[in-house]
Amino acid sequence: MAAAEQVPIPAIRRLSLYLRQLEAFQGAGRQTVSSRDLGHSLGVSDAQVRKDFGYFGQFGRPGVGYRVPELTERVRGILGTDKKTSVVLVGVGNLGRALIAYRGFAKRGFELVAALDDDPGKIGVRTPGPKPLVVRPVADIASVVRSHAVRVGLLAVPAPVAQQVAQLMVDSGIRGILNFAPVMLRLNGDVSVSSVDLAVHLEQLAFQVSACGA
Amino acid sequence: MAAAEQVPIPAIRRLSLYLRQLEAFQGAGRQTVSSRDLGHSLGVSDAQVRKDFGYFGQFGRPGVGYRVPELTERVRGILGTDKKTSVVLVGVGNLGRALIAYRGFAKRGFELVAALDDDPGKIGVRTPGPKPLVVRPVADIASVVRSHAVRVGLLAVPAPVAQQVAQLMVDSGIRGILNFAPVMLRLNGDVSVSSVDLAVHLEQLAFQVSACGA
DNA sequence: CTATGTGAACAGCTTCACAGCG
DNA sequence: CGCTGTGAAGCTGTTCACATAG
Repeated sequence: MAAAEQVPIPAIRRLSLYLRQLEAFQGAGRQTVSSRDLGHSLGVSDAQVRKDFGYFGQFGRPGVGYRVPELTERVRGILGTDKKTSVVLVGVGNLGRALIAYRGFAKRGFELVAALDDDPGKIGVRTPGPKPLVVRPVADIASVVRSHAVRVGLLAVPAPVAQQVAQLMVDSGIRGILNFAPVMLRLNGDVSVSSVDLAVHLEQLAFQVSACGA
Repeated sequence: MAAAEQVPIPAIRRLSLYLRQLEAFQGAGRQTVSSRDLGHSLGVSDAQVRKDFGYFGQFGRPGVGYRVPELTERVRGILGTDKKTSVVLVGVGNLGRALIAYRGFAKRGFELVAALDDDPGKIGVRTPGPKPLVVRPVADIASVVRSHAVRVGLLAVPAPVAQQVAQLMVDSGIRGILNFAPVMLRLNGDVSVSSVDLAVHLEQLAFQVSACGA
């Protein structure tokens, strides 16, 4: 059974990668795949692949491998990609607009249902993108979250206001935040936060490059 | 000494966070800080903070803490943030334009010296941003890298061409790639790759949220 | 008495290696 | 044979605890 198993966080991230690759295989009409092939195409060891699936049950057949359509469906079920997930965006600056226009979200079952900002010059503006949205004031967040049963939000506001806006999101019922502001969020309540800080990534790369060459 | 010490990769990421916080403290006129205070403001344990600095030498004074200005300078030196680092961008789509306009890079010592794309409709277009750039054809990359001594590049092209463009970057002399395309890059040569896949981040959040609530 | 620096204990994730099934 | 599933071993990074310095 899979119920209260202890799943390493990195395994969940890899599950997304497996799914992406499985969809590619399925699109190419492939029927089965071995842990070795799947792992090799993603730079992961075969043992790692089997372990990762092992956290959620038994999907493969010894001597054969994994059936691609079945495994794809099972992984979708685990990640919840089989259902549409509604998300909101707070902060319609440069990054926010790029997020609105990004097609990758819709491909993975995420639907952006609202774009919020408090800049008077932005409110009411119709944004381009897969699904046109009109920018609404941040104060509308509670009603948006309630009416669309939103659980996850994208936070792309300037650093100085990120903490305060994030708490508002949580208070409105959001349970997971993908944070692009370069600050550590301290939030009351049961929330998951995942931060993407572009400058930190760049600094790490720059360090590795110079450490390697030095 | 700090020479051939084995530094955990997560420690380098945290170093960026420490630096950000130290700059905030310095801006507030604070003279010293303890590992406990610095860590607490970032959600890191005090022991972790001391270990991390320990990989690079001894910076603090027992009974007092760390002197903020000195530590800031030392960390800048370690990360190379004290020198300007030139970077190039390949791929001027929605995300690429957001990256051009992003002010966070310049604040951390990174300078975008060129934006490259192969779409004829984009070449020659002047982009807005901190420093206006004219989009150039990707074929120019080798000369750009040579003339500006570029080591690090941002890759924001569509997934199907990412692999090929990445190898071109490496062949042109780039040593570190921040990859936004949702594919695993397999590159010949001594390169560091850091991938940011927004859909993967969202899927992980969605999983955590539903696993928690279920 | 406060706070650093660090070896030692610990935990979590990955790799290994092999039993067992097809 | 080939390949999965999985306990055991190994490794890497984090936490603990204390000697040491101010």
